[in-house]
Amino acid sequence: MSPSRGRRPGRPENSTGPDQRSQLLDVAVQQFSEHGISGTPLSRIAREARVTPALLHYYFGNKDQLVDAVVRERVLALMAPALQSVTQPSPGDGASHLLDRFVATVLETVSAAPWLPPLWVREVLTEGGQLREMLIREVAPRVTGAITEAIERDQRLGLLNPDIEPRLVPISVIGLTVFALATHSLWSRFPGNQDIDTATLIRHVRALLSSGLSGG
Amino acid sequence: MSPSRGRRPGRPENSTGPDQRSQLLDVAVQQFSEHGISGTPLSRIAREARVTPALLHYYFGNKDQLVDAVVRERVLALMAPALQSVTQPSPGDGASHLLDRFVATVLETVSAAPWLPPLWVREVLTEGGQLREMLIREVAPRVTGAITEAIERDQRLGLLNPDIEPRLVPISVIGLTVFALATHSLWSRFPGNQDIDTATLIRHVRALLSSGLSGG
DNA sequence: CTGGAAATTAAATTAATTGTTAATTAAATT
DNA sequence: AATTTAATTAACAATTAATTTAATTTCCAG
Repeated sequence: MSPSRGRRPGRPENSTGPDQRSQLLDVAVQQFSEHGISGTPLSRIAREARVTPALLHYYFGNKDQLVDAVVRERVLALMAPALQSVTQPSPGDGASHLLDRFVATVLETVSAAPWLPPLWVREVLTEGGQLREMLIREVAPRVTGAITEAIERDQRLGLLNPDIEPRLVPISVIGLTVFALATHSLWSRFPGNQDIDTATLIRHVRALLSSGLSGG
Repeated sequence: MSPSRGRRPGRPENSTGPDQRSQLLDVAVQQFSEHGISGTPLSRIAREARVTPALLHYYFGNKDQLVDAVVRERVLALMAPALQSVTQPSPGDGASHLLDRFVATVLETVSAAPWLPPLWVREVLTEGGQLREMLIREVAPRVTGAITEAIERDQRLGLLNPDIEPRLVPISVIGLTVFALATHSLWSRFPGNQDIDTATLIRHVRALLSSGLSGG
């Protein structure tokens, strides 16, 4: 429908701000995170960006290509550091250091971009999610491989709890981090929970992972 | 479209099986789990049940009332035991026993009804989920209250890791259990992961919660 | 046996949405 | 002045979904 009140057709006067295309990506990623990809009509993205749906076609061609652009230029770009944190060989340190680094990187990355976890949960982790195949291909193998192997190695050396299933560790870590942040908007509304911040979450997850509830 | 091949209008001959209404609820809950509530048209439920959409209106009135029936007669009914496992006062045992019981009950309940975790993730845990408010009202307060308090108590007694944030424990437990099972269809497809069963998952989660990776 | 109630389908209706395109307008650039 | 770029307006076309109505068949009570 009508974009920013009173805007008439025609090229606008030069603005100095960030370019339109990039702003549209920002709005799109936000909307995809809040309502899911298939739950976000172009018209809503357009409305939020104070623009018309036709402009989205002007910049991206069609919805699929918009999703593509969002994935490449926003999602994958953001996840690169977390990926590196496990794939870069860290000479000499064992599984627990590896995980510590991974957890910290993930939680920091994701705190800075609160739209990422909900998007992940909806579009990667739930059946029929539109980013599933893509991210399984590009992300999962490397991350799970590196973590699982490190755990197995330390377990053989008798350094780790033998009841831990190495192949479940990546899932557990995602559950404790991405999932926790994805549902932040839910549990932070419970009485007395408003003040839980990222630092607390990092400390909590690290403590739980390294020595569990009983503490070490 | 057309229900079971060649079925013509009219009341069918008496069948001895479970009643139609109940079967429709089963199909609905399954579909809601796979595709989400708003992603499931009545026509798909009808097709899967080899019936016409009109019959769903006959039994439930409209889609909202169908959702209501699913929640009351399937979802809440199933979760009752897990609720009891934390709310029933267990004389004398501390937080770790409480959690052990909760984890076991949740994992058992949910293994028997694999449709529950995906439904939860989609409709409770993600923003805009249709079961959010309902289940927040009915479930969350009691569960989180009981767990958080038990942890705080034991922490004051010096029995538990002080870096653990009591208010985050319920989230972490959900992340390690419900979430892990919700994504089962995802990670069980990775090479070498086919054989991870519920027993392994229970052992893993308990080990992680009680003493972390480093083991006790 | 008969007539009404129950269970079911077929078919139409209504209502909205949504991605997409075409035509048009106005500023910027050369 | 001519052309390209950035935007809007307006409408199409597909289709999708929930709901309603009428017809059909079987069951069951009297």
